[in-house]
Parts: sequence; C-alpha cells; structure tokens
Amino acid sequence: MHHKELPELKEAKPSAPAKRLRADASRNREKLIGIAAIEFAERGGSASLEEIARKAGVGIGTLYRHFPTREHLVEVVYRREVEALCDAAVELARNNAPDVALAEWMQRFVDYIAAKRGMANSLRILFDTNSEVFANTSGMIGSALQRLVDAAVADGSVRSDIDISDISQALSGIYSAPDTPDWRDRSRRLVSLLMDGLRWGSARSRR
Amino acid sequence: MHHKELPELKEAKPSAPAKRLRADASRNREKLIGIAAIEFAERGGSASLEEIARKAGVGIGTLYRHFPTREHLVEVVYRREVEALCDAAVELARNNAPDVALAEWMQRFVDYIAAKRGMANSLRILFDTNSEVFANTSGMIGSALQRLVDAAVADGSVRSDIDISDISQALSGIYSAPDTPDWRDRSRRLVSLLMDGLRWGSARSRR
DNA sequence: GAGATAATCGGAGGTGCCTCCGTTTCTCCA
DNA sequence: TGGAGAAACGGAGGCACCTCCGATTATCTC
Repeated sequence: MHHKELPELKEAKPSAPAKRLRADASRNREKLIGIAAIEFAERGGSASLEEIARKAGVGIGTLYRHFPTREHLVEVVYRREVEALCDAAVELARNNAPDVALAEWMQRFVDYIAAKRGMANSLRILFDTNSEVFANTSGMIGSALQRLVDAAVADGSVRSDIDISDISQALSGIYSAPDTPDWRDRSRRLVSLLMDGLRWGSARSRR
Repeated sequence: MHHKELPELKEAKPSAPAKRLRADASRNREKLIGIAAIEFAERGGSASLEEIARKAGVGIGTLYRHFPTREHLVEVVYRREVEALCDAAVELARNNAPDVALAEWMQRFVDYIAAKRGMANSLRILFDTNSEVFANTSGMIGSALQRLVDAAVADGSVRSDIDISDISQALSGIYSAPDTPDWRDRSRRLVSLLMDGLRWGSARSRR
C-alpha cells in the first residue's frame, strides 16, 4: 500500500499558532485527543476512529477535519504523552528524594512504553513520513532522564560512575523485548533491579 | 494495527497437496490468482479484493475461502512470479546465445521488480509473518542467475573474473533505488551498462 | 444587542473489508 | 445412470474508512 502523502503536518511551532481556533473547535479538539489517548491505549492501532468521534460526542467529519489521517491523530497523542512523561520528571523531582524520583520515573517510563506497544504500526508509518518528530521526543526524554540522574548523583544516593547512555540502553531493551503477557511485570522488576544497581556503591550506601 | 495472526500458511509442500481441490474450486483459484497478479501490478497494494473477485467472476466469499487474508493472496502471486522469472531463465538459455540470454533475463528481472514495487507494504507484512518464503525465492533467483552466468562464462562471451554476488548487488541496488517516474528506464540502462562491463575483456571481445 | 459572515459541525453516502450461512454444484458409489 | 452427501459458492449484512456539503454556531462589527 503506497503511503499516502500526508499533507504537511502543521502544529509544529508551539509558539506560533497559525490561527487561533474558535472556542468550540478547540474544545472538540481536546476532547478528541483525550478520548483517542484512551482508545489507543486500550485497543491499540485498531481503535476505530468512528468510535473515538462517537465517544467524544462529535461527528466523524469533525474528527477528520482536525486530523486528516489516523497518523496525524497518533502523532498528537504521542507528543502529548511524551510531554506528560517529561513533565512528570519535574514534578517527581520536586516532591521526592532524587533516587526515589528517578526510580519512580523509570517505572512510569515502562507504563508509557506499554501504551505505545499497541500502536506500533501507526508509529512506524509516522516515522517513515516524519522522522523529525522522533528526534524531538527522544531528545526530550533524554534530557528528563539526564536531570534526574544528575540530581541523584549530586545527592549521593546513586553512584557517580554511570552514564546516561547505559541507562537508556537498558530502557530501550525494555522497549524491544517481546510482547509476552507478563511483559509489564518483568519490565518493572527489571527497572527496580537496575535501580538497585545504581544505588550500590553510592556515597550513601552502607557498604 | 496489530498484525493479525495468519492461520498457518498451507500450500508449502509442492509435492504433498493436502487434498485435491474440486474441479470448480481449482478453476476459480487459478482465475483469482491471474486477475490478482494484474490488479496488484496496476494498482499496487491498494487493489480492492472485491474488485478482484468481481473481475474473476466469483463472489467475495470464494476469494476469502481460498485466501483468508490479503497476504495469503499476495504470497501466492509473488511465488508464481518468481517461478515464472526462473522458468524464463531456462527458456532464454535454450533459445539464445548465453550472453544474450543473460542480458535479456536481467531486463526481465527489472520488470519483475517494477511489478513488486507497488505491493511493498503487503510484502513486508508477509516477511514479518513468514520470512521463509523469501529464503526460498531468493535462492531460486540466485541459482537461475548463477546458471546463466556460468553458461556465458563457459561460452567465452563474458569475462570469467566476476562473481555472482557482484551482479546480485548491482541488481539489488535497482530494487532499493528511489521510486522516481523514470525509474524503469534508468534501471534498464543500468542493466545494459552492467552487461557491457561483463562482456569487456571476455575471450570473445575484441578487447 | 442584532445581524453578517466565516468557521465549524456532523452525518449521509459510497466504498472496502470480512464473516456467516443458505444454496448450488461436483464427485463418488451403488 | 442416479442420487446422497460433501465441498464449494456467493452475496447479504455489519462495521470501518473517508469525503462532501448543507446546517449550525461563534465571533466580530456597528
């Protein structure tokens, strides 16, 4: 199936909204994104767009005007979730000890990945079409992780001889692991194991 | 979109037909394959299965009974065409000078690839599901090429210091070249250039 | 506040996918 | 040759995709 050309994704500039949406339009748009996030998480890429429109209480035409293709919608949902994940890093850092924040954030990362597994196919098409999106998002995730680790190292609750890229590698291993039923549990255990490793030999640790 | 599990491709063993088809069934099956080959070539992966059934003069139910998914149908068409290509090698070798046979066969290879370009997506899904198909077919193509080259070398119309893998590489370059409008012409020129290179310095060549 | 008007809404409709099952056809055996 | 029964047919029906355009608002101007 030829990839249809996507007609130029807009919405790129966060600060230069090409045009202000009318109040009802922007309300509907948000509603759609919210419902879509839920549906994609539950049903994966086979979520029905008509179902999403129905649950959002708008006509199918409205959905298509806002998001001309399935991939447009996937992209926006994807972006939103990356942002939420990164915002969570700030929030966690503010309210927890650095090592706890790091541990908790990595657990959330697992959940986030879990939600993405269903929509692998749409994400691949999106990637073929517009790989710049991924450069952005993986950058954001990288810096969030960096900040958390730096804080934990500075605080002495995590050993100082580790590198972000090691952690990234471990986390990306989670992403590419096969999709077994116990995938999620296994991933969570792996993250806490990783965290123990990071704490071992830190200034604070008893040994 | 989750890849649906394909329910075990049968038809693998060429010599052990699980069950003889009823006469009408096998007639319809052939008709479907023939029409499908044309439609896939013309419309690529977006060819409509209902259209194929209609043109073949059977109901959509019949198409689905023979080929439970689009990929099943794609696979059979694909296999047929590889076989036709390899049979052509034998035929060409019988009726032409070895170097001419080789040249002509490579040109046909280009045409064959051209036909595949439209259905890239279905082929990828097929590959994910059942990569063994590709091992078979690329093996067949390899040996066809090998025989043609051997004959031409033995005959002295082509230089003897070349390797199949060099030629394969050049041909696979054709496959992965971008899909521009003049793709086909360019590929044909490339093949004839390659052929000149092969002839240069052969025993026969005036050098 | 009322009207103009441009932006937005929403669903009917045409097409394709796929399943299910009553009907038709072939094949085999007596 | 003439059924009986298995095998195959084929299309109706349910759902989803996507487009198109008349009806419906939100917003702006006076």
